Amino acid sequence: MADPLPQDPANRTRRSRPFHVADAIKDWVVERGLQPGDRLPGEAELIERFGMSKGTIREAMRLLQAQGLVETKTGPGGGSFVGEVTRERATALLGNYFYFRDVTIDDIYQLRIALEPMLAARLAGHLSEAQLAELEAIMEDYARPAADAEEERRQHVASLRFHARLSDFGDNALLGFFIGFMAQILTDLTVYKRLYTSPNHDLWEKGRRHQTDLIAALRHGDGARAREIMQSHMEMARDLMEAQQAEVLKRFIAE
Amino acid sequence: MADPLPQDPANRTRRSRPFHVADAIKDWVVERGLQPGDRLPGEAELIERFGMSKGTIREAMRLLQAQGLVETKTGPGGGSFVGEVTRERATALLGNYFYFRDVTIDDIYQLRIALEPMLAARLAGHLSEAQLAELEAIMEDYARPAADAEEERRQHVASLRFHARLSDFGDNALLGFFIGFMAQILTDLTVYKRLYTSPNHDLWEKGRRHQTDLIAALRHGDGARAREIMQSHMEMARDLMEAQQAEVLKRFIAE
DNA sequence: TAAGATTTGTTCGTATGTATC
DNA sequence: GGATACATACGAACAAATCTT
Repeated sequence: MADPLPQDPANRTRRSRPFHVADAIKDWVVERGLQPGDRLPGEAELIERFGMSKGTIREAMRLLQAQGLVETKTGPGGGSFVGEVTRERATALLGNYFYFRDVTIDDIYQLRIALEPMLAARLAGHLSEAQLAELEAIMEDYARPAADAEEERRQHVASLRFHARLSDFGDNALLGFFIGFMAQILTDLTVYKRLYTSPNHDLWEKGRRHQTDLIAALRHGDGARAREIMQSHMEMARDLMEAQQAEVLKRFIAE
Repeated sequence: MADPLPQDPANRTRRSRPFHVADAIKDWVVERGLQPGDRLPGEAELIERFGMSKGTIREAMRLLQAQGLVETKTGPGGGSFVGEVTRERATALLGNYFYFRDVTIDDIYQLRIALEPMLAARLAGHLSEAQLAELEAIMEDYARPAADAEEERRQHVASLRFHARLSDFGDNALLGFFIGFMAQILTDLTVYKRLYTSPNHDLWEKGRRHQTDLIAALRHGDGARAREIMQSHMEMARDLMEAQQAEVLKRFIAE
């Protein structure tokens, strides 16, 4: 039961002390089953326990902080605590992985087309009125057609937030993260690559109708219909974005 | 074009100096379009440029190292370099995110069933003979039915490697990562939760037949058939694993 | 093989900043 | 406001790794 955890393959090669300390602390957290918010030993105690200097211990804590596993507060009652690893941070860290790799619009939409209709079907009939209202509230951000390119971008980002939010409502954390991650990539592309430069009234109307129909299907528990609508919606969005000729994700995120 | 990159929302709150330095270095890498392997300024130069102490600079580098963005070597010709962010590291960092969350076997298989048949269909007719041979080589690890629980686990891990490898062969980095990530989670479950305790000759035979048929379909470029086989294979695997009653992923990975 | 040069790794002492009581 | 408890930051010295000669 108390299985020794595997180390990263790179750990077999000579690593410096901060890495060993960081690994030891992680193992300690796992063994004791510590939860986010739980207190970790303070600097002074770690210095003593590991027999290392303050600087080395601090570097180890930085390694853990960068991963979101540890948070630190100064002052009385302060110290180090087990962290949450927020969805935002996980998204940022994974974003770094794709920074040097080519991810095309088509790559993303292959996945969105496979996953989002499935999510919509599963969610039908399982959303609270409050959740449905939240989705409708997001749609208010693009209740009117965009007047210029800038507003068009803002609206597109808002409509991606619609999908990200929807992905949070399911009970499959893995599916929710994947979908949210793709929405984030597309948001970045829209914002940093200055995508969506030409407002198109026809497409705006179609997209908005998709989403209103989708909410109706979700509210009435019609899974098959929700799936269909999302499928059409995704295909339209893909065609739209591909026309924009944006091909690469180039971004570093997070701290 | 030289868009300023957004900082992590948490960065707006007061952060300590190492975080600011780390952000500055990331921006620097982005602005200059540096590639993995490219040289970064040495400690001494950074100390001077930022006007901060050695310790502070070193903590900043640890933050970047933990993300895989920077690698460091000692000795002459040593120093800091832009890192790769390997698939293994990205997998480990994302694994941390799910450590405190519940991910069920069913969650994973919903995704595998949606994604892997799609991958198989796309790959059909596009694999080199060397790649097909590599898959066949992996299958050698379970050419004979397992004699005991321990061997059964080893075989299951090997068959997951089959899927992970297959996901590398596609040209969709996003899809490849997602599938590989799930294979890793399942591998961890198998190894650390001591899954697969009862060898089953019938299922072994079926699973193996699926994979041989799959390779044949891939070789002959029969996408529809490859999709069907993978679909059946996934459904069988799901039923098998759910019978094992393992429900949670509990693991910290990486350094 | 050995010595020297270069660059990161580690320590220790001290001082400062920050949040709580 | 002052005392307390904690992380944060600095600087100088020394250790270890690794490349060159």
